[in-house]
Amino acid sequence: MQERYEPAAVEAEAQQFWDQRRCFEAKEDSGREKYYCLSMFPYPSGRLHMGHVRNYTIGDVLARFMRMNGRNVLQPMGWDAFGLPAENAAMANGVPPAKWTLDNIAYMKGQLKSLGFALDWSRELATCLPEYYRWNQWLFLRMLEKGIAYQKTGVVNWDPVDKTVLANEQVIDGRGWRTGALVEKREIPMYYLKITAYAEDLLDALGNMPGWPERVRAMQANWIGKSVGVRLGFPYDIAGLGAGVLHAFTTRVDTLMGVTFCAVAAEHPLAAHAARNHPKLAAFIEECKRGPAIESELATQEKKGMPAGLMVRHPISGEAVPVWVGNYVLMSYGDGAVMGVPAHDERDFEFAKKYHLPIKPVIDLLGREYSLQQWAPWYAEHGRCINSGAYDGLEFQTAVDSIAADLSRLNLGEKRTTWRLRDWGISRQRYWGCPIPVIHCGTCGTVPVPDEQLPVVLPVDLVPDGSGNPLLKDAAFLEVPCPRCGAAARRETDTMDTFVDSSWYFLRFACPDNHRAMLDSRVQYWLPVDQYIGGIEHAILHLLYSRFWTRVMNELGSVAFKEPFANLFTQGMVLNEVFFRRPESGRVEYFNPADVEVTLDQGAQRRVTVLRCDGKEVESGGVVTMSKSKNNGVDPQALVDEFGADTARLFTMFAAPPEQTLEWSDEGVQGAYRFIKRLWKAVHDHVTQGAPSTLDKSALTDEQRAIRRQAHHTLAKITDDIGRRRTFNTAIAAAMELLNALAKFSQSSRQDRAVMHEALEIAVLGLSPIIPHVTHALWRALGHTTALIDESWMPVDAGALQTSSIAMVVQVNGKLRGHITVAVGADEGTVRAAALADSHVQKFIGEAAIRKVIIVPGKLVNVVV
RNA sequence: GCCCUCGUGGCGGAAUCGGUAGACGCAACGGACUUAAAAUCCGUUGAUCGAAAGGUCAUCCCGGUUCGAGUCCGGGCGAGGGCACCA
Repeated sequence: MQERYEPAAVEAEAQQFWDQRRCFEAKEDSGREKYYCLSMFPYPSGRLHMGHVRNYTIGDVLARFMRMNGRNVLQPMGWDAFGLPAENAAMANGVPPAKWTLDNIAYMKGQLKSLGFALDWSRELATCLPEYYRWNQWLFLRMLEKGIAYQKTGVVNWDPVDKTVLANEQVIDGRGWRTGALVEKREIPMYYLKITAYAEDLLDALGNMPGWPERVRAMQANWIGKSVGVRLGFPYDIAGLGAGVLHAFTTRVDTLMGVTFCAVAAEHPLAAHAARNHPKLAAFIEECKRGPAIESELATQEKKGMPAGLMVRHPISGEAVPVWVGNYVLMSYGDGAVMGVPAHDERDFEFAKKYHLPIKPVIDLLGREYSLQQWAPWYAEHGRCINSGAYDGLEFQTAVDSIAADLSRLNLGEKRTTWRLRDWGISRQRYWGCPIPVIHCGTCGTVPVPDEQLPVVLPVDLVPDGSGNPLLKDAAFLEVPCPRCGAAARRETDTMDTFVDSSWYFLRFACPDNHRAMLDSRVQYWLPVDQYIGGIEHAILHLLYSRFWTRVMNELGSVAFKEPFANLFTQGMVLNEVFFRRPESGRVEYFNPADVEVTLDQGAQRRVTVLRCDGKEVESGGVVTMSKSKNNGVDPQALVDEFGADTARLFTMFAAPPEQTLEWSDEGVQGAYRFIKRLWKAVHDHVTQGAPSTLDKSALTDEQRAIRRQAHHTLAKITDDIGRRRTFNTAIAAAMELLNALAKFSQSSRQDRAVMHEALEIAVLGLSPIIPHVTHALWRALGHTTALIDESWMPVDAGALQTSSIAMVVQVNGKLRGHITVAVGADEGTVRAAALADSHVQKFIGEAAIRKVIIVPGKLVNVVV
């Protein structure tokens, strides 16, 4: 065995070994229990980032651990290959998105291989290839047939200069990112998937998903947003519009008698009608439409409104109620109108104060004093009706029931459940995506592409130039005969949201080579995914869409289950310090931490941060998420090149628990590297002394027994930490402790060497899921002729853990006062006597009478005086 | 605004079911080896009082439950994340 640890050679050797034996190619085997371990597939942006390294290392540790515990493990990898960045790169470099994407995939695949992940590359897939996305199209057609996919108009951001639709991220302060033109909103026809039809089931099932983190389930439940309430009507008879009813939804119909106005969204038909002869209102409506579409901005913006000059009638009292147009009313939720009860809704209160609308309290809470001057949180709580005529004195539920019944009798309302969840708009006016398989014919209208004409192949040689979807100028793609009448027709140029691609890729990994069907029976063996691992940022959309998609496929009979991911693990973000300079004029300039020299002033009192190239000082902006915009990313490749994949893996697993944020630290990487070197040296020093003799468990000294106990305790802890707790950082810490103990263990006898040998095997095997390359080499060095990857996880020797005596602590009134050693299994009387006999304990008891003695077996004694 | 998560030494973090607070690592300091440096190895390291034994204080703040609270409950303060065309 070589004395020096050389990661490059060790890792190349191990990777070659696994590759040649095809160790990680998974085969269906009904006789073995499967384990489908999946990390979220990457977008091929060009290079791996530290978030990928973290994500895939977590998955790899679990996959390797489960493999050694006898499971038939599938760990596949693919590429989420459609998307906007490829178009941006194409515009910047004049390269077609297809070439850019495939080049990136080739490079990143090499990076993944160099990190030594136990991936089954025979199942690799990329969503931008027709063999994959044709099944998007196929299933979309099935959804069209079933009415799950349908067409309606939707609002998009329109850049009037580039004449193109912009993504939200391409709109900066209301202007197009390239042209700087004021962005307009446009209504265009789009395809939607009816996810709302599954809202109830998607919500209910969350209650029975113990393998998902509580917070993710809470986020999804919130997103689905079930509200139980009443949809009620305010009748009107308006000149030029005639008689009608303004519908509004409320969860607080018990406050109905407190209504002093109604507010409608800018896009509401009543608003449009009122604006006809009212230029100021029309201008205000335009202003609202230009306003934020994002909920967070909508919720924080100043509430503005304008009277529409129209009146509706209160459904119960018949009183006239003024209609306002409000910028805080969402057309997309409910009916785009709300009843205004300023006394009991904070937003309405703010609105009423601003525009001097009457506030009428109608709920009483234990006689608390209502002040019209200022809002108090209790105003919104449930209470007893007052100032409400026939409903006075009723509690919340009876008031709701009674008012709903009256509204129903008047034909002006009914109980209704509303959802925050909206149907999923999947049309994107972009080139680099999966074509939506429909054809527009002048006579037949919109015609689905027949199955036998699938896939609708996206041309791969176009280069977008920012002036809209290049498919619109591609005659070869565009011009097509109508499948129904044969006349000249036009192919749809919209492509699908990339979330469609990622909503079912985990199913396709079971059968990526099937060119005749989307899925086959192998899905039944591998699915559902046993462990899914990914960033918390996907907690809502991707995971919800995948659950929806799986339900649709379940209905179509393609899969036998409804939930695709049995267990979900959400890893934390990777953070790093950010450095910048703020020039007197111009924008803040960020510097990569790799280019910044950090030194400590005398006595480590002050940190000095200077840019290497010019030696001048830069400011530190604290520790934040690694991102391109802050230029604080660390290139994993540089790390692998300098220290090896094992160090990169060890550092990311050790520096923080996997679910929490991870702070980058150059020194921490050094520490990880140092530990691997120590492990290497420990094995080297041991094996150079020759083969050890066999261990005689019956003839151990106390010291030998202590080492064995610690070794097996470490094994038990690593097994539990990886297998159950998923705290890889503490598993590594335990292994470090063992190595520290072994360094102090002086060896003189043959038996010493046998104990050492066993302990080193435990350390090497226990760490192998985390640092597989170096342990592969060390296992051989320890005399094994078989490969570590094929080894079974080692069982803990219960006998090694046994002790004859045990240390306990003694407290007096909950404060630590002494230590005692008692025999294992000593009865309470003995333990009590030993505790009270301790001289230091006696000092603190003094003359006081003992009121109680609490004994926690094997742990502590608390004497209460 | 709404929802979620988290506040422990100089720093990252540990304490798994309410039971010894600070494991493990980093940094720092002292020492060994070396012509020297790097690497490596050994030791010290929450604060404070004390010569020492040992005491006292200490897990963001205030209050509660308990023999016992970093952990549970209530209130406050602070930080981070998510919020439908980025993936």
